[in-house]
Amino acid sequence: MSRMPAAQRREAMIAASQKVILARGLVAATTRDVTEELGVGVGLLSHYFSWTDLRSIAFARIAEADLDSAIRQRSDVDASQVLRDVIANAFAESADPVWRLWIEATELAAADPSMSRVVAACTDQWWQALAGLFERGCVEGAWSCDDPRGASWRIIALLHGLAGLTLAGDPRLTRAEATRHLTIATEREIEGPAGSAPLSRTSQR
Amino acid sequence: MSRMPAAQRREAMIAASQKVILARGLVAATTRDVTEELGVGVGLLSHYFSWTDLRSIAFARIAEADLDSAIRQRSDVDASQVLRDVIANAFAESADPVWRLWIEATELAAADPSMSRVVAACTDQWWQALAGLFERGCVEGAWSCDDPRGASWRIIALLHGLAGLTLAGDPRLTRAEATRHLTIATEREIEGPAGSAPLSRTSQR
DNA sequence: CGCTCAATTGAGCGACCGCTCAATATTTGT
DNA sequence: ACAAATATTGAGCGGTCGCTCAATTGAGCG
Repeated sequence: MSRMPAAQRREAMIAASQKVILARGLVAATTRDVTEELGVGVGLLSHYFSWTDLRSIAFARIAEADLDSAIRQRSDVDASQVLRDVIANAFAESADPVWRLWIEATELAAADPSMSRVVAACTDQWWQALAGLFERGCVEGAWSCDDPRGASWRIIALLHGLAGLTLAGDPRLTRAEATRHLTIATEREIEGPAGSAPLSRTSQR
Repeated sequence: MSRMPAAQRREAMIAASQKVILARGLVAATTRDVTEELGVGVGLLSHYFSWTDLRSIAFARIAEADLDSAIRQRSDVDASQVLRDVIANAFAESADPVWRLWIEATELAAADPSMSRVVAACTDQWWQALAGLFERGCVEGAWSCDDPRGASWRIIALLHGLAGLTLAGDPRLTRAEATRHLTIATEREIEGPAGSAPLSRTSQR
Protein backbone atom coordinates (compact mmCIF):
# COMPACT_ATOMS: atom_id res chain seq x y z
CA MET A 1 0.00 0.00 0.00
CA SER A 2 1.00 3.61 -0.34
CA ARG A 3 3.64 4.96 1.96
CA MET A 4 2.69 7.57 4.50
CA PRO A 5 4.51 9.76 6.99
CA ALA A 6 4.17 8.42 10.50
CA ALA A 7 1.70 11.02 11.78
CA GLN A 8 -0.65 10.50 8.85
CA ARG A 9 -0.42 6.72 9.17
CA ARG A 10 -1.32 6.94 12.83
CA GLU A 11 -4.39 9.00 12.02
CA ALA A 12 -5.41 6.59 9.27
CA MET A 13 -5.07 3.72 11.74
CA ILE A 14 -7.23 5.45 14.31
CA ALA A 15 -9.89 6.17 11.68
CA ALA A 16 -9.86 2.59 10.42
CA SER A 17 -10.12 1.33 13.99
CA GLN A 18 -13.16 3.50 14.59
CA LYS A 19 -14.86 2.00 11.54
CA VAL A 20 -13.99 -1.58 12.47
CA ILE A 21 -14.93 -1.14 16.12
CA LEU A 22 -18.29 0.42 15.29
CA ALA A 23 -19.04 -2.51 13.01
CA ARG A 24 -17.76 -5.40 15.13
CA GLY A 25 -17.57 -4.15 18.71
CA LEU A 26 -14.62 -3.44 21.01
CA VAL A 27 -14.12 -7.06 22.00
CA ALA A 28 -14.66 -8.77 18.65
CA ALA A 29 -12.56 -6.32 16.64
CA THR A 30 -9.00 -7.57 16.01
CA THR A 31 -5.74 -6.04 14.84
CA ARG A 32 -6.07 -8.02 11.60
CA ASP A 33 -9.47 -6.43 10.94
CA VAL A 34 -7.82 -3.02 11.07
CA THR A 35 -4.81 -3.90 8.91
CA GLU A 36 -7.13 -5.50 6.34
CA GLU A 37 -9.34 -2.41 6.35
CA LEU A 38 -6.23 -0.34 5.62
CA GLY A 39 -4.76 -2.86 3.18
CA VAL A 40 -1.42 -3.00 5.01
CA GLY A 41 0.64 -5.77 6.56
CA VAL A 42 -0.19 -7.04 10.01
CA GLY A 43 3.13 -5.88 11.42
CA LEU A 44 2.51 -2.22 10.75
CA LEU A 45 -0.10 -1.77 13.43
CA SER A 46 2.21 -2.91 16.21
CA HIS A 47 4.87 -0.57 14.86
CA TYR A 48 2.70 2.42 15.79
CA PHE A 49 0.40 1.22 18.56
CA SER A 50 -0.31 -1.52 21.01
CA TRP A 51 -3.80 -2.81 20.28
CA THR A 52 -4.86 -1.94 23.81
CA ASP A 53 -3.95 1.71 23.24
CA LEU A 54 -5.33 1.98 19.73
CA ARG A 55 -8.60 0.42 20.79
CA SER A 56 -9.13 2.89 23.63
CA ILE A 57 -8.10 5.86 21.47
CA ALA A 58 -10.61 4.82 18.80
CA PHE A 59 -13.36 4.46 21.38
CA ALA A 60 -12.57 7.92 22.74
CA ARG A 61 -12.90 9.39 19.24
CA ILE A 62 -16.24 7.66 18.70
CA ALA A 63 -17.63 8.75 22.06
CA GLU A 64 -16.50 12.34 21.58
CA ALA A 65 -17.91 12.56 18.06
CA ASP A 66 -21.20 11.26 19.41
CA LEU A 67 -21.25 13.86 22.17
CA ASP A 68 -20.36 16.59 19.68
CA SER A 69 -23.27 15.83 17.39
CA ALA A 70 -25.70 15.35 20.28
CA ILE A 71 -24.88 18.42 22.39
CA ARG A 72 -21.59 20.24 21.95
CA GLN A 73 -22.03 21.41 18.38
CA ARG A 74 -25.57 22.59 19.04
CA SER A 75 -24.98 25.60 21.25
CA ASP A 76 -26.92 27.67 18.71
CA VAL A 77 -30.12 25.66 19.26
CA ASP A 78 -32.59 26.11 22.13
CA ALA A 79 -31.57 24.06 25.15
CA SER A 80 -35.09 22.64 25.36
CA GLN A 81 -34.87 21.50 21.74
CA VAL A 82 -31.47 19.89 22.27
CA LEU A 83 -32.67 18.07 25.37
CA ARG A 84 -35.79 16.85 23.58
CA ASP A 85 -33.63 15.52 20.75
CA VAL A 86 -31.20 13.82 23.10
CA ILE A 87 -34.12 11.99 24.68
CA ALA A 88 -35.78 11.18 21.36
CA ASN A 89 -32.59 9.77 19.84
CA ALA A 90 -31.27 8.01 22.94
CA PHE A 91 -32.82 4.63 22.18
CA ALA A 92 -33.22 4.85 18.42
CA GLU A 93 -31.78 1.84 16.61
CA SER A 94 -29.08 4.04 15.15
CA ALA A 95 -27.74 4.57 18.67
CA ASP A 96 -27.35 0.85 19.38
CA PRO A 97 -23.77 0.43 18.15
CA VAL A 98 -22.48 3.25 20.33
CA TRP A 99 -24.31 1.98 23.41
CA ARG A 100 -22.83 -1.45 22.77
CA LEU A 101 -19.38 0.12 22.79
CA TRP A 102 -20.06 1.88 26.09
CA ILE A 103 -21.08 -1.41 27.67
CA GLU A 104 -18.00 -3.19 26.34
CA ALA A 105 -15.75 -0.29 27.33
CA THR A 106 -17.09 -0.34 30.89
CA GLU A 107 -16.28 -4.03 31.09
CA LEU A 108 -12.83 -3.71 29.51
CA ALA A 109 -12.01 -0.85 31.87
CA ALA A 110 -11.81 -3.34 34.74
CA ALA A 111 -8.68 -4.98 33.29
CA ASP A 112 -7.38 -2.33 30.89
CA PRO A 113 -5.95 0.83 32.52
CA SER A 114 -5.88 2.66 29.21
CA MET A 115 -9.57 2.00 28.60
CA SER A 116 -10.34 2.85 32.21
CA ARG A 117 -8.88 6.33 31.75
CA VAL A 118 -10.76 6.86 28.50
CA VAL A 119 -14.09 5.77 29.97
CA ALA A 120 -13.61 8.07 32.94
CA ALA A 121 -12.66 10.99 30.68
CA CYS A 122 -15.54 10.49 28.23
CA THR A 123 -18.03 10.03 31.05
CA ASP A 124 -16.83 13.30 32.51
CA GLN A 125 -17.30 15.04 29.17
CA TRP A 126 -20.88 13.79 28.92
CA TRP A 127 -21.48 14.83 32.51
CA GLN A 128 -20.17 18.34 31.90
CA ALA A 129 -22.04 18.75 28.62
CA LEU A 130 -25.35 17.62 30.10
CA ALA A 131 -24.92 19.71 33.24
CA GLY A 132 -24.10 22.66 30.99
CA LEU A 133 -27.26 22.01 29.00
CA PHE A 134 -29.37 22.02 32.16
CA GLU A 135 -27.78 25.32 33.20
CA ARG A 136 -28.28 26.81 29.78
CA GLY A 137 -31.97 25.92 29.94
CA CYS A 138 -32.22 27.89 33.18
CA VAL A 139 -30.54 30.93 31.63
CA GLU A 140 -32.82 30.71 28.61
CA GLY A 141 -35.84 30.48 30.89
CA ALA A 142 -36.90 27.12 29.51
CA TRP A 143 -36.93 25.53 32.95
CA SER A 144 -35.45 25.79 36.42
CA CYS A 145 -33.08 23.25 37.87
CA ASP A 146 -31.79 23.24 41.46
CA ASP A 147 -28.86 20.90 40.96
CA PRO A 148 -27.72 20.63 37.34
CA ARG A 149 -24.63 18.60 38.22
CA GLY A 150 -26.50 16.06 40.27
CA ALA A 151 -29.23 15.88 37.64
CA SER A 152 -26.58 15.23 35.00
CA TRP A 153 -25.23 12.22 36.91
CA ARG A 154 -28.70 10.79 37.44
CA ILE A 155 -29.73 11.20 33.80
CA ILE A 156 -26.46 9.77 32.50
CA ALA A 157 -26.76 6.77 34.79
CA LEU A 158 -30.36 6.26 33.72
CA LEU A 159 -29.34 6.52 30.07
CA HIS A 160 -26.66 3.86 30.48
CA GLY A 161 -28.91 1.62 32.51
CA LEU A 162 -31.87 1.82 30.14
CA ALA A 163 -29.57 1.30 27.15
CA GLY A 164 -28.17 -1.86 28.69
CA LEU A 165 -31.62 -3.19 29.47
CA THR A 166 -33.01 -2.51 26.00
CA LEU A 167 -29.92 -3.94 24.28
CA ALA A 168 -30.18 -7.07 26.41
CA GLY A 169 -33.46 -7.46 24.59
CA ASP A 170 -35.95 -7.88 27.38
CA PRO A 171 -39.27 -7.76 25.50
CA ARG A 172 -40.91 -6.12 28.50
CA LEU A 173 -38.90 -2.96 27.99
CA THR A 174 -39.36 -1.65 24.47
CA ARG A 175 -37.49 1.30 23.01
CA ALA A 176 -40.61 3.43 23.30
CA GLU A 177 -40.98 2.62 26.98
CA ALA A 178 -37.34 3.33 27.65
CA THR A 179 -37.83 6.73 26.06
CA ARG A 180 -40.91 7.28 28.22
CA HIS A 181 -39.02 6.41 31.41
CA LEU A 182 -36.21 8.76 30.43
CA THR A 183 -38.71 11.54 29.76
CA ILE A 184 -40.42 11.05 33.12
CA ALA A 185 -37.13 11.11 35.02
CA THR A 186 -35.91 14.17 33.13
CA GLU A 187 -39.09 16.12 33.77
CA ARG A 188 -38.60 15.48 37.47
CA GLU A 189 -35.16 17.09 37.28
CA ILE A 190 -36.37 20.32 35.65
CA GLU A 191 -39.44 22.43 36.15
CA GLY A 192 -41.24 24.45 33.49
CA PRO A 193 -41.81 28.21 33.88
CA ALA A 194 -45.49 27.99 34.89
CA GLY A 195 -45.42 24.44 36.23
CA SER A 196 -45.89 23.25 32.65
CA ALA A 197 -43.94 20.29 31.32
CA PRO A 198 -41.00 21.80 29.43
CA LEU A 199 -40.53 18.75 27.22
CA SER A 200 -44.11 18.35 26.00
CA ARG A 201 -43.40 18.96 22.32
CA THR A 202 -41.58 16.23 20.38
CA SER A 203 -39.04 16.56 17.61
CA GLN A 204 -36.30 14.75 15.73
CA ARG A 205 -32.73 15.83 15.06
CA MET B 1 -11.51 -37.45 42.44
CA SER B 2 -14.47 -39.19 43.95
CA ARG B 3 -17.14 -40.56 41.66
CA MET B 4 -20.53 -38.97 41.70
CA PRO B 5 -23.89 -39.72 40.10
CA ALA B 6 -24.52 -37.45 37.14
CA ALA B 7 -27.10 -35.19 38.82
CA GLN B 8 -24.86 -34.54 41.82
CA ARG B 9 -21.84 -33.92 39.61
CA ARG B 10 -23.80 -31.38 37.60
CA GLU B 11 -24.76 -29.52 40.76
CA ALA B 12 -21.17 -29.59 42.00
CA MET B 13 -20.04 -28.15 38.69
CA ILE B 14 -22.58 -25.34 38.85
CA ALA B 15 -21.53 -24.52 42.41
CA ALA B 16 -17.83 -24.53 41.49
CA SER B 17 -18.57 -22.32 38.50
CA GLN B 18 -20.38 -19.83 40.72
CA LYS B 19 -17.32 -19.64 42.96
CA VAL B 20 -14.86 -19.25 40.09
CA ILE B 21 -17.01 -16.73 38.23
CA LEU B 22 -17.51 -14.56 41.30
CA ALA B 23 -13.76 -14.51 41.82
CA ARG B 24 -12.57 -14.05 38.23
CA GLY B 25 -15.49 -12.67 36.25
CA LEU B 26 -17.63 -14.18 33.49
CA VAL B 27 -15.12 -13.45 30.73
CA ALA B 28 -11.88 -14.35 32.51
CA ALA B 29 -13.18 -17.58 34.06
CA THR B 30 -12.22 -20.70 32.08
CA THR B 31 -13.28 -24.33 31.99
CA ARG B 32 -9.90 -25.27 33.45
CA ASP B 33 -10.51 -22.98 36.44
CA VAL B 34 -13.67 -24.94 37.20
CA THR B 35 -12.16 -28.40 36.75
CA GLU B 36 -9.21 -27.41 38.94
CA GLU B 37 -11.57 -26.08 41.58
CA LEU B 38 -13.32 -29.45 41.52
CA GLY B 39 -10.10 -31.47 41.22
CA VAL B 40 -11.33 -33.40 38.18
CA GLY B 41 -10.03 -33.91 34.65
CA VAL B 42 -10.63 -31.24 32.05
CA GLY B 43 -12.75 -33.57 29.94
CA LEU B 44 -15.42 -34.06 32.55
CA LEU B 45 -16.88 -30.57 32.23
CA SER B 46 -17.62 -30.96 28.54
CA HIS B 47 -19.22 -34.32 29.28
CA TYR B 48 -21.96 -32.56 31.23
CA PHE B 49 -22.09 -29.01 29.87
CA SER B 50 -20.95 -26.70 27.15
CA TRP B 51 -19.07 -23.86 28.80
CA THR B 52 -21.50 -21.38 27.31
CA ASP B 53 -24.40 -23.08 29.05
CA LEU B 54 -22.65 -23.69 32.35
CA ARG B 55 -21.51 -20.09 32.51
CA SER B 56 -24.99 -18.70 32.01
CA ILE B 57 -26.51 -21.18 34.47
CA ALA B 58 -23.97 -20.18 37.11
CA PHE B 59 -24.67 -16.49 36.54
CA ALA B 60 -28.40 -17.13 36.90
CA ARG B 61 -27.79 -18.85 40.25
CA ILE B 62 -25.66 -15.94 41.47
CA ALA B 63 -28.16 -13.30 40.39
CA GLU B 64 -31.09 -15.16 41.91
CA ALA B 65 -29.29 -15.75 45.19
CA ASP B 66 -28.48 -12.04 45.31
CA LEU B 67 -32.12 -11.12 44.70
CA ASP B 68 -33.25 -13.61 47.34
CA SER B 69 -31.07 -12.13 50.05
CA ALA B 70 -31.89 -8.56 49.06
CA ILE B 71 -35.67 -8.77 48.69
CA ARG B 72 -37.37 -12.10 48.21
CA GLN B 73 -36.47 -13.72 51.53
CA ARG B 74 -37.40 -10.60 53.48
CA SER B 75 -41.17 -10.57 53.12
CA ASP B 76 -41.39 -10.55 56.94
CA VAL B 77 -39.58 -7.21 57.17
CA ASP B 78 -41.15 -3.75 56.66
CA ALA B 79 -41.10 -2.74 53.00
CA SER B 80 -39.57 0.60 53.94
CA GLN B 81 -36.76 -1.17 55.81
CA VAL B 82 -36.09 -3.52 52.89
CA LEU B 83 -35.99 -0.60 50.44
CA ARG B 84 -33.66 1.38 52.68
CA ASP B 85 -31.32 -1.61 52.89
CA VAL B 86 -31.39 -2.20 49.15
CA ILE B 87 -30.30 1.38 48.63
CA ALA B 88 -27.71 1.30 51.41
CA ASN B 89 -26.10 -1.91 50.13
CA ALA B 90 -26.37 -1.18 46.41
CA PHE B 91 -22.94 0.38 46.05
CA ALA B 92 -21.13 -1.17 48.99
CA GLU B 93 -17.82 -2.75 48.02
CA SER B 94 -19.25 -6.17 48.74
CA ALA B 95 -21.67 -5.66 45.85
CA ASP B 96 -18.93 -4.94 43.30
CA PRO B 97 -18.34 -8.52 42.12
CA VAL B 98 -22.02 -9.05 41.33
CA TRP B 99 -22.32 -5.73 39.47
CA ARG B 100 -19.26 -6.67 37.48
CA LEU B 101 -21.00 -9.89 36.47
CA TRP B 102 -24.12 -7.99 35.38
CA ILE B 103 -22.03 -5.75 33.16
CA GLU B 104 -20.20 -8.70 31.64
CA ALA B 105 -23.42 -10.66 31.22
CA THR B 106 -25.07 -7.76 29.40
CA GLU B 107 -22.15 -7.68 27.01
CA LEU B 108 -22.00 -11.46 26.50
CA ALA B 109 -25.74 -11.51 25.85
CA ALA B 110 -25.15 -9.82 22.49
CA ALA B 111 -23.37 -12.89 21.09
CA ASP B 112 -24.52 -15.67 23.42
CA PRO B 113 -28.21 -16.65 23.13
CA SER B 114 -28.06 -18.68 26.33
CA MET B 115 -26.75 -15.72 28.31
CA SER B 116 -29.25 -13.44 26.61
CA ARG B 117 -32.14 -15.55 27.90
CA VAL B 118 -30.69 -15.64 31.42
CA VAL B 119 -30.12 -11.88 31.54
CA ALA B 120 -33.68 -11.24 30.37
CA ALA B 121 -35.09 -13.70 32.91
CA CYS B 122 -33.06 -12.38 35.85
CA THR B 123 -33.83 -8.77 34.94
CA ASP B 124 -37.52 -9.66 34.94
CA GLN B 125 -37.20 -11.24 38.37
CA TRP B 126 -35.59 -8.10 39.76
CA TRP B 127 -38.26 -6.00 38.08
CA GLN B 128 -41.07 -8.05 39.57
CA ALA B 129 -39.49 -8.16 43.02
CA LEU B 130 -38.91 -4.41 43.15
CA ALA B 131 -42.36 -3.60 41.76
CA GLY B 132 -43.79 -5.96 44.39
CA LEU B 133 -41.84 -4.14 47.07
CA PHE B 134 -43.24 -0.78 45.97
CA GLU B 135 -46.76 -2.22 46.07
CA ARG B 136 -46.19 -3.76 49.48
CA GLY B 137 -45.09 -0.37 50.78
CA CYS B 138 -48.42 1.07 49.64
CA VAL B 139 -50.38 -1.68 51.38
CA GLU B 140 -48.35 -1.20 54.56
CA GLY B 141 -48.99 2.55 54.40
CA ALA B 142 -45.29 3.38 54.24
CA TRP B 143 -45.72 5.38 51.04
CA SER B 144 -47.91 5.81 48.00
CA CYS B 145 -46.78 4.97 44.48
CA ASP B 146 -48.78 5.66 41.33
CA ASP B 147 -46.88 3.35 38.99
CA PRO B 148 -44.93 0.64 40.82
CA ARG B 149 -44.03 -1.17 37.59
CA GLY B 150 -42.70 1.89 35.86
CA ALA B 151 -40.87 2.95 39.01
CA SER B 152 -39.28 -0.50 39.17
CA TRP B 153 -37.86 -0.14 35.65
CA ARG B 154 -36.52 3.32 36.36
CA ILE B 155 -34.86 2.32 39.62
CA ILE B 156 -33.36 -0.84 38.12
CA ALA B 157 -31.97 1.11 35.19
CA LEU B 158 -30.56 3.74 37.54
CA LEU B 159 -29.02 0.99 39.70
CA HIS B 160 -27.27 -0.59 36.71
CA GLY B 161 -26.17 2.75 35.34
CA LEU B 162 -24.77 4.03 38.61
CA ALA B 163 -23.07 0.71 39.27
CA GLY B 164 -21.34 0.87 35.89
CA LEU B 165 -20.21 4.42 36.48
CA THR B 166 -18.83 3.75 39.96
CA LEU B 167 -17.09 0.54 38.84
CA ALA B 168 -15.51 2.41 35.94
CA GLY B 169 -13.86 4.33 38.72
CA ASP B 170 -14.64 7.92 37.84
CA PRO B 171 -13.37 9.77 40.91
CA ARG B 172 -16.10 12.37 40.48
CA LEU B 173 -18.78 9.84 41.37
CA THR B 174 -18.04 8.23 44.72
CA ARG B 175 -19.99 5.38 46.24
CA ALA B 176 -21.58 7.77 48.70
CA GLU B 177 -22.74 10.08 45.92
CA ALA B 178 -24.12 7.19 43.92
CA THR B 179 -26.13 6.18 46.99
CA ARG B 180 -27.35 9.75 47.33
CA HIS B 181 -28.49 9.90 43.70
CA LEU B 182 -30.30 6.60 44.11
CA THR B 183 -32.01 7.87 47.25
CA ILE B 184 -33.12 11.07 45.53
CA ALA B 185 -34.54 9.22 42.55
CA THR B 186 -36.29 6.69 44.75
CA GLU B 187 -37.90 9.35 46.91
CA ARG B 188 -39.35 10.87 43.76
CA GLU B 189 -41.02 7.58 42.94
CA ILE B 190 -42.76 7.20 46.29
CA GLU B 191 -44.45 9.66 48.59
CA GLY B 192 -44.57 9.51 52.37
CA PRO B 193 -47.89 9.51 54.28
CA ALA B 194 -47.76 13.17 55.37
CA GLY B 195 -45.48 14.44 52.63
CA SER B 196 -42.56 13.27 54.76
CA ALA B 197 -39.58 11.50 53.21
CA PRO B 198 -40.27 7.79 53.75
CA LEU B 199 -36.59 6.85 53.54
CA SER B 200 -35.20 9.33 56.04
CA ARG B 201 -33.88 6.81 58.54
CA THR B 202 -30.78 4.82 57.63
CA SER B 203 -29.94 1.24 58.39
CA GLN B 204 -27.77 -1.72 57.37
CA ARG B 205 -28.86 -5.23 56.47
C1' DC C 1 23.26 7.00 -9.60
C1' DG C 2 23.99 5.37 -5.13
C1' DC C 3 23.28 6.19 -0.32
C1' DT C 4 20.39 6.58 3.77
C1' DC C 5 16.76 5.75 6.53
C1' DA C 6 11.93 5.61 7.50
C1' DA C 7 8.09 2.80 6.20
C1' DT C 8 6.36 -1.68 5.38
C1' DT C 9 5.95 -6.79 5.04
C1' DG C 10 4.26 -11.49 6.63
C1' DA C 11 5.64 -16.06 8.16
C1' DG C 12 5.89 -17.54 12.42
C1' DC C 13 6.11 -17.50 17.70
C1' DG C 14 4.00 -18.30 22.06
C1' DA C 15 0.12 -18.31 24.70
C1' DC C 16 -4.61 -19.32 25.56
C1' DC C 17 -9.03 -21.36 24.83
C1' DG C 18 -12.98 -24.99 24.53
C1' DC C 19 -13.52 -29.35 23.35
C1' DT C 20 -12.65 -34.47 21.65
C1' DC C 21 -12.16 -39.30 22.31
C1' DA C 22 -9.84 -43.60 23.06
C1' DA C 23 -8.45 -45.44 27.23
C1' DT C 24 -9.12 -46.33 32.04
C1' DA C 25 -11.34 -46.68 36.59
C1' DT C 26 -15.20 -47.60 39.49
C1' DT C 27 -19.75 -49.00 40.64
C1' DT C 28 -23.81 -51.83 39.94
C1' DG C 29 -26.52 -55.89 38.75
C1' DT C 30 -26.91 -60.83 38.49
C1' DA D 1 -16.94 -63.66 39.89
C1' DC D 2 -18.06 -61.58 35.84
C1' DA D 3 -20.18 -58.36 32.79
C1' DA D 4 -22.47 -54.23 31.77
C1' DA D 5 -23.18 -49.56 32.69
C1' DT D 6 -21.45 -45.42 34.19
C1' DA D 7 -18.00 -42.03 35.49
C1' DT D 8 -13.52 -40.06 34.67
C1' DT D 9 -9.02 -39.00 32.53
C1' DG D 10 -5.66 -35.95 29.90
C1' DA D 11 -2.74 -35.58 25.84
C1' DG D 12 -3.73 -33.43 22.03
C1' DC D 13 -6.50 -31.00 18.21
C1' DG D 14 -7.92 -26.95 15.89
C1' DG D 15 -8.63 -22.44 16.40
C1' DT D 16 -7.77 -17.39 17.67
C1' DC D 17 -5.12 -13.65 19.04
C1' DG D 18 -1.43 -9.85 19.61
C1' DC D 19 2.99 -9.27 18.56
C1' DT D 20 8.09 -9.98 16.74
C1' DC D 21 11.85 -9.20 13.65
C1' DA D 22 14.83 -10.06 9.77
C1' DA D 23 14.07 -8.82 5.26
C1' DT D 24 12.30 -5.73 1.73
C1' DT D 25 10.60 -1.55 -0.45
C1' DG D 26 10.61 3.12 -1.80
C1' DA D 27 11.05 8.16 -1.21
C1' DG D 28 14.33 11.99 -0.63
C1' DC D 29 18.84 13.81 -1.52
C1' DG D 30 23.77 15.09 -2.73
